[in-house]
Amino acid sequence: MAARARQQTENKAEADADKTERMRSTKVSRNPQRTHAAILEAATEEFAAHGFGGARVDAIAARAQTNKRMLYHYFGDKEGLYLAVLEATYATIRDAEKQLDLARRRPEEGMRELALFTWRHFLAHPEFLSLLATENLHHAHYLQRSEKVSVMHSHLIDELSDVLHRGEAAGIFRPAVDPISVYLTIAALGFFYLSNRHTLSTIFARKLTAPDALNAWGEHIVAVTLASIRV
Amino acid sequence: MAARARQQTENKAEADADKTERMRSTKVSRNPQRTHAAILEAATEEFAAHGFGGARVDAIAARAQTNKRMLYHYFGDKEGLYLAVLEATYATIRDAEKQLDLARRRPEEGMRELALFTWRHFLAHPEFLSLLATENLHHAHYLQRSEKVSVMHSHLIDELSDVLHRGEAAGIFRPAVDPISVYLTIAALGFFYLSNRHTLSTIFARKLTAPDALNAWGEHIVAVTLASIRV
DNA sequence: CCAACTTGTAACCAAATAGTTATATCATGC
DNA sequence: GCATGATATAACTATTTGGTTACAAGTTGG
Repeated sequence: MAARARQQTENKAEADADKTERMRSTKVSRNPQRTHAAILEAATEEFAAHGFGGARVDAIAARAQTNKRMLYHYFGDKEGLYLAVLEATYATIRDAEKQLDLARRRPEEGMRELALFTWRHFLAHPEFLSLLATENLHHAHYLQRSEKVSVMHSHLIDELSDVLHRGEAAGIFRPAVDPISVYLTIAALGFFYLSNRHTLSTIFARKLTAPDALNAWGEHIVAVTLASIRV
Repeated sequence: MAARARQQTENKAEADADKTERMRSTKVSRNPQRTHAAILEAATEEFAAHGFGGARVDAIAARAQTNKRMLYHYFGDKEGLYLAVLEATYATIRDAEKQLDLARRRPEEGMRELALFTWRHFLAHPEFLSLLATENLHHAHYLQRSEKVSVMHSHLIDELSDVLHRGEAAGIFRPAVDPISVYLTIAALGFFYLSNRHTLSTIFARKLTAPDALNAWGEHIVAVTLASIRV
């Protein structure tokens, strides 16, 4: 989410600056949206890097080039900030998933598309994986508080169900395959490989993050997923 | 590891107490092995529950029913204690893996055995999964310092290679299957399901940890693994 | 243009935290 | 049987931490 958030923030900040300058041509020495977004982005990095307990509020304020007063002003306390980070990160995922439109693809192509989409998404958002690991350490304590995240992946599961049914009708996928199991399988293969890459490469002495290795694992996910649902 | 460590500790403690009482029949008010093991067990729980940054040294000392002086006496500092926990936890895994003897099993049975073993092992050792997640958050910083953990899974990979070769020779497995990819597949399916169960069940509103669901997922791992390597 | 409100800074505080010291007690080799 | 080192306790300290307060300065509606 970091890159995207920064992009949006800067765009908004520039727009605000332009408007203000057109009106009175003063130096922009305050900019609430920018400060808010800068804190959120800094917090995302800090929480992803150190976990909830390891994250330092002072460090977040410093990284956002503001101070703690603003942080507490916008987000209440450390937990509120953490929850805001979680929700913003999930929102990014949800937005990205909307890009998927598998309805017109042939079943096997659709499954390939879905698996590679998930894999590339994990690759592009390492902070999402880290936050997920941290949140699970805390038994999803904070995520459960959020009303916004409840019906999160329904779009994805709907699209997946459709693909599976069409594959079944065409006689190439087994009948009554559970879409959630299929999704968990795809997510598991991508998540584990990336989130555990450091301990895995320490143990196996293998460069898991070389570009070739990453592409190969993406194809591996596709192959395993298809093999597991074909008749 | 917790249960096993506690068991060993208590056995040793009892043996020591017996010996001491036979010799002079004094109350046992000091017992280095027990203290050492109690600290290690308490630290395992604390680090697994809160991560490195979230773990509290005072809490560990209190949980071990000793005090910080002893903790620093035996383990140097917080990082030394964390490293000791990591090494002890990996040692438990390594010991368990030695129970595996797949050499005489038919290939498909061997694969099933290996997958279920890994799954049951993860189920029995949730603290291992949490510590792994924490360690990866820190880019395996501490694990890399340990010389002891380098050639960790070699036994497992050797056994797996043998099973794959025999399956290939029998014409039921595809040729030149990469054993590490197969192991990663098995581990990924188990690890992700368990370590992310809290966020997953929040999102999907499904009880992932019901006994039936757990058994079903174990069979799912077996089925997916076999489907991915069969000719 | 000014009163009310928002955004910002920096100094401050109480509690928590990792790590230490002083000191006492147990065990044991000589 | 006692000198010595290992094991234990609890009080202590310096620093860090999350969170607050006093106050300054920018912004805006009337």
